[in-house]
Amino acid sequence: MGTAIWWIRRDLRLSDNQALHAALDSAARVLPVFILDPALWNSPYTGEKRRAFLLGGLRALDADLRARGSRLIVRQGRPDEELARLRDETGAEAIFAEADVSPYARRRDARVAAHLPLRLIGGLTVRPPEAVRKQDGGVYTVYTPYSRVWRALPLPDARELLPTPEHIPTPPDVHSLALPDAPVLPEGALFIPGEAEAQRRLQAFVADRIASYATGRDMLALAGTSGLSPYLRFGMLSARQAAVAALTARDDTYAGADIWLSELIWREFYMSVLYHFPNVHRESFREDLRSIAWDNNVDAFAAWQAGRTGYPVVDAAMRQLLATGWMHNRARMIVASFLAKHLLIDWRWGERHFMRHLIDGDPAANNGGWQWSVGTGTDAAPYFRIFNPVLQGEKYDPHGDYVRRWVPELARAPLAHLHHPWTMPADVQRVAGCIIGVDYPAPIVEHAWARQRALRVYKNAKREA
DNA sequence: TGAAATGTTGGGGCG
DNA sequence: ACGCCCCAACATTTC
Repeated sequence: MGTAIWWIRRDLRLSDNQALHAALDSAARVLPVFILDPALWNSPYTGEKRRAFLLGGLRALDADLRARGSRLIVRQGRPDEELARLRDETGAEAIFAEADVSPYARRRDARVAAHLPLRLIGGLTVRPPEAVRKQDGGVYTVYTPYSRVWRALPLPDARELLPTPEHIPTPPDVHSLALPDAPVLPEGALFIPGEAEAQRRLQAFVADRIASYATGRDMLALAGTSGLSPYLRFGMLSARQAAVAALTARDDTYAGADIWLSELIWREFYMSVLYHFPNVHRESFREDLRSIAWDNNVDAFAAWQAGRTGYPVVDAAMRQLLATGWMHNRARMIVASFLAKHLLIDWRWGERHFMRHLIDGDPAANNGGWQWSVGTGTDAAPYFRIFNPVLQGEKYDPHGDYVRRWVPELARAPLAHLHHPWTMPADVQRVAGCIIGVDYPAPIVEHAWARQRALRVYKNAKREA
């Protein structure tokens, strides 16, 4: 019984951690290790806000470890090299880590496993990507049958959740880098990193808001969503803990709980899709939509990024993302549809922008959401389903609170015009203190024209295929 | 987890 | 009373 390494990647928690548990079972001493991997840290798919959240999470984890006689060992470099070095320094006999699904993570882990005793353990999802299969062993590419099988498998139970270890014996004198300086969280930061905050939020959600989740989740200005995505992204909360909470709430006949469970299953569906079809990271899942003649206008893209398209609900959402590192899920669908269909810009540009700014940015969920919205993915929205940003705004921000909060230029515009401010007569614009084209942009594309163009271009791509 | 275009129906105004 | 038209309101089809 020697030393084992617990290699932490996106499982920043001590409770219900299968990799940590396996390490403690196998060895007398466990070394919790996080490796700052430049390939991820400096990736064009990474940004400041998620880096800051991760660093905060590592600090919180280090504090939790210190309370249990342990501490976090931080290294920087290529994981295979750093782990080999640690093995040589400490004589560690095994490395335990939670299996991941992204193409990069799997290449990285294969390189490590080629030379080191790496043991990959489940936990990223309730169902491992191999677990939900068709009768003939095939992989599901449609959500509904996938979810049916997911739900029919034995459901997780609170008694299965692994407890937080009381003591984690860790060898002394192992060098650790200091973490980069703690970033100062922005004023009114939405997400406080760490396992304690994740568990507190989960309890608050299932005790209160989950009951109205079925309708509340769609309203842009309400705190109707769970607000847990950043914590699931970094494993400050396990998928199993979330599923158990949903199932428990469902027993109390909360209708919203089952809807939320289905959102957790969407997450696992997209993890499965990325695992089995890693090419979706580079290209559309649907072959017949790989040749769309994108317009890719860089000025239009810049306007979309900055929240200056002239469509209030789109601009509110894009500014919310830049300011907070989070965007309401319905807003994600609206702006994704707008980028691909109204602006005819390659969805991969938008996918990358999201990854650079979303704290919860996850390769599988983000890619799945984008390909669903633009119609190129598994079980995707049909290509002709084009969101009308005016109607979406009127339906899901009926009082205009969301738009007024994030697009202050329109704060005094009357509600009747708020989601289409270009229809304000000149005197109304003056009274509202918002001249269209001066204080707030005129629409960069006209809806009906853009819709017809998208239908034509998508149809052409299908015909050529 | 759309929206627009087109079709159908039925009430009311009107000659 | 009756036919005709208009047009909401709703349903269906199409993109």
